[in-house]
Amino acid sequence: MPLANSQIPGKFQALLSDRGIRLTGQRRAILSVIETAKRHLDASQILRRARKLDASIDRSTVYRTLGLLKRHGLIDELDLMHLEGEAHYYERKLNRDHMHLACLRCGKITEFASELFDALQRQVEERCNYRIAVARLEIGGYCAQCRGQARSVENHLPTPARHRADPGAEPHQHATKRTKGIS
Amino acid sequence: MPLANSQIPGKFQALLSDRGIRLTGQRRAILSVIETAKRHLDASQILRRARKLDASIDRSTVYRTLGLLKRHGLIDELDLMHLEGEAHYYERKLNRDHMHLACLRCGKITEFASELFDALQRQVEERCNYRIAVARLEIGGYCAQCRGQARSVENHLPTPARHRADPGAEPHQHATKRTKGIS
DNA sequence: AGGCAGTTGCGACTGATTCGCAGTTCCTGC
DNA sequence: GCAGGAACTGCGAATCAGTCGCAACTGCCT
Ligand SMILES: [Mn+2]
Ligand SMILES: [Mn+2]
Ligand SMILES: [Zn+2]
Ligand SMILES: [Zn+2]
Repeated sequence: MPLANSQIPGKFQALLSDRGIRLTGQRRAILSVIETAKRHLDASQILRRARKLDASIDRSTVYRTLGLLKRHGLIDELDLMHLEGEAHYYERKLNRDHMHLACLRCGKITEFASELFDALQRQVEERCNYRIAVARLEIGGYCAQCRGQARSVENHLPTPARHRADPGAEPHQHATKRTKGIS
Repeated sequence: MPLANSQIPGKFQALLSDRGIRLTGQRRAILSVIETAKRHLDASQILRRARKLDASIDRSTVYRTLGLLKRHGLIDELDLMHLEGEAHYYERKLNRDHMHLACLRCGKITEFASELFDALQRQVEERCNYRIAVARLEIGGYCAQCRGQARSVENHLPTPARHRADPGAEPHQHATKRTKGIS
């Protein structure tokens, strides 16, 4: 869920076949899930959504496809500070790099692009004589709202945000029992 | 393994007890391992080394202690691009933040501190109205050495594509042959 | 249309990290 | 010093995330 998601639907697929990569139904489904996601999804969420398009998709296919897209630099993999669990999150990579801020208290994710970030990357390429393929800047901290008041000055300790829900997932799922992991 | 590791040995421990955290033999061992590490270690490597100091240490204690140190902002957790496996790496956090470059081909890790990076963080705090607790900038790319020659300009793939399509890829590795798994 | 390299679903598997619990230990206050 | 209780630990079992080998299948080039 990049900052500004204005893409011709299906263009994502074209990027693959242009590279001589076989375009299967499963891949199309996964691509479309990633392309249209409004927030960062992890593998199990991608699987769940992709299955709505092609019920037979297996988790290995999701992982294999994510690996493929990663290797080709078409998606980025994120930790988002591992606020809950150790899963990784994915997002389509567009022209402009952006960083991710995760509020250690409320779990909100904020995206931010900056000229300075671009400049820093150029500096690294030059000063370290490196050719950058992927740059991940992830920040953990406290958003203005959470910093509001009512917090002893000392307590900087992250209170892991133990509340996240996939709005568009498992429509008939009892609130008490969240299904985690990948089936 | 921070850029310049010039620390009074044992000072790390003091930081903990000052915060009213109980100082146990196991924690002392783990702290000393982290404090004296010359490179980034993952949990299983920390365990193995800590056991040389206190043979009874268990892996849960390592994880619990890493969690503690993380929460108190005394160590940073890194992915190092997950070049091999999904383990996380740890390093003592010192005054100055630095970024990590991982060569996708040879696996070499390079550290780099930059004024621009500091400035970027200040910009984020101001523009996003955020209070940063931890900032992780990890870069994947190709070092000068690996970029030497014999690589078509287009090829961003971590592992060279053999034919037209994508025959899968495995992380490159030379010079480092670590034993994996914990306990 | 035919063929086969590249893909997929399965199921079993590994590696990384977590948890409950019963026994142990650090640290504070006497 | 010394007792008491909260904090910490080892253990074993569990969970979670991601991987792998293999036989069946299919996109895509000719
Ligand atoms: Mn994003
Ligand atoms: Mn990670
Ligand atoms: Zn917040
Ligand atoms: Zn290299």
